[in-house]
Amino acid sequence: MRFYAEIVMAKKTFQRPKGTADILPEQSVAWQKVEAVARQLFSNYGFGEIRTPMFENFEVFARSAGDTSDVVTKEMYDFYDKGDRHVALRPEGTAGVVRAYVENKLYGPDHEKPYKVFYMGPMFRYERPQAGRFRQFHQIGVEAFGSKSPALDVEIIAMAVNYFKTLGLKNLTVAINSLGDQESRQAYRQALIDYLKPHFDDLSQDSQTRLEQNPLRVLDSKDKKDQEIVADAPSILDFLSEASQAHWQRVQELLDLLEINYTIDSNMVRGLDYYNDTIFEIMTTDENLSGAATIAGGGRYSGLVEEFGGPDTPGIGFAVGVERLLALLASQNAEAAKEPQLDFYVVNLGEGSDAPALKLVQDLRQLGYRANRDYLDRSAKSQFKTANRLEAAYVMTLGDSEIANHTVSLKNMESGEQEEIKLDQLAEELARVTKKGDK
RNA sequence: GCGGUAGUGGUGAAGUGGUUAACACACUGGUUUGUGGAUCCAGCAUGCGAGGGUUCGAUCCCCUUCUACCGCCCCA
Repeated sequence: MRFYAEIVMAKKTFQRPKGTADILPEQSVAWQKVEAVARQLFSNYGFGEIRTPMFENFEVFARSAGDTSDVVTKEMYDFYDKGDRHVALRPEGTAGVVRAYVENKLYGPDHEKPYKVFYMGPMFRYERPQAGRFRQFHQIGVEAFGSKSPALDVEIIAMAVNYFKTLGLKNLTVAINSLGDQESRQAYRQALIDYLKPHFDDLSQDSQTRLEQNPLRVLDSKDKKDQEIVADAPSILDFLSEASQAHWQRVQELLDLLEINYTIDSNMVRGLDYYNDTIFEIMTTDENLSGAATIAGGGRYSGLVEEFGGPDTPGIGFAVGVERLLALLASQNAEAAKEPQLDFYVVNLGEGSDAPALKLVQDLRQLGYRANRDYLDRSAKSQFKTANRLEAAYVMTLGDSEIANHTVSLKNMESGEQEEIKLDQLAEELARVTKKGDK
């Protein structure tokens, strides 16, 4: 006994890994809501759920050597497994889905075009936690393959907007931009460098390095000085190739047709390198969430499927950050979903009441009621207090006399009325009583 | 990877280099032996994130470390 006590005192404590969270029952109610709405709505739009592994071969994410995004270069949770395979926890959903699309030959004739899927689950990024930023976080995302139609771009943006509207969110803005195709981007990139070079010394430290590695990034610098310089920079929209220009125009026309409000932000760039043509973000204007304002982002990508060894196939998708969405929902919705209350609480008194109470709650649950009981042998008063706190509609009391008579005392907690009912007619009696009680 | 702020019980928190770490909420028990939401009474941190150090003595001083929060980078 003594030994044990000492072991307990010296007991090691554990903390969850940095940047992770335990989602407790009170919170998971909201998670389930958000997921359920997505499943329902996305399926209305013809998307089926896909579930891919949470880890992939490292190369799935770090395909092209030219990938400059931090997401793959420095934020990846990668390691060698016992078979010396280089694997990585997924930092985002698209790569795995594209891999699955190609590996399962979903581009084949047996499958609908466009091929539309959605996914939800944890993503991992090794980065410093802060507002709306975690090492394990969750995304709900969609991808659609096999159509270049601007109507698909618009439908997907509309679906995202619809999703947030269904959840009751307000103060959202949709920002769109076009990155053009390869050709457009090449031309623009050079023009931007030519413009920025003379201002090199005035640019922030960060932007100076950005200029070398990924000049487009300079466009959304947060530095004031940078922003002034960028204000007069050439716009990508003036460099779109004919095809990209036509696509871009059509997207806007169709958004107007659906009466979706949007703003064009020609300085918007997205974090992953694979995007081209239409890109978009959905942001909140709530001040207190400014650090994590973007709750969904996505766009078109055309080279990806080919990079994974599939046929030349266009794709488009977006992902919403679930933690950010939930934070926003919480800030806009003061009253959180309450835990469901109870139908019956079983107060059990005395030594012989344990087994009958076990049987009784079990029977009640089998009849479809929400039932709970006391397991701690507490006083009648305490048990009633608990019943009250749990908002039980009725309390059933099981003591020596009830057990002897094969009855149970049933008390309506609202009216205070109490009566004895026979255990062998439990179902009938409850049907009678609860019906009366409800109306 | 860089910068800032913080870390006291289930929760919100006060506090000081020195015998018992305020107060409130919550919780538990009691206020006539089996009946709730009010009142009253009592209990509830061998402990002040962790590990070192300074000191006769540290929750309070110093160092290291961990974690959280915020910002940069980057991103959902």
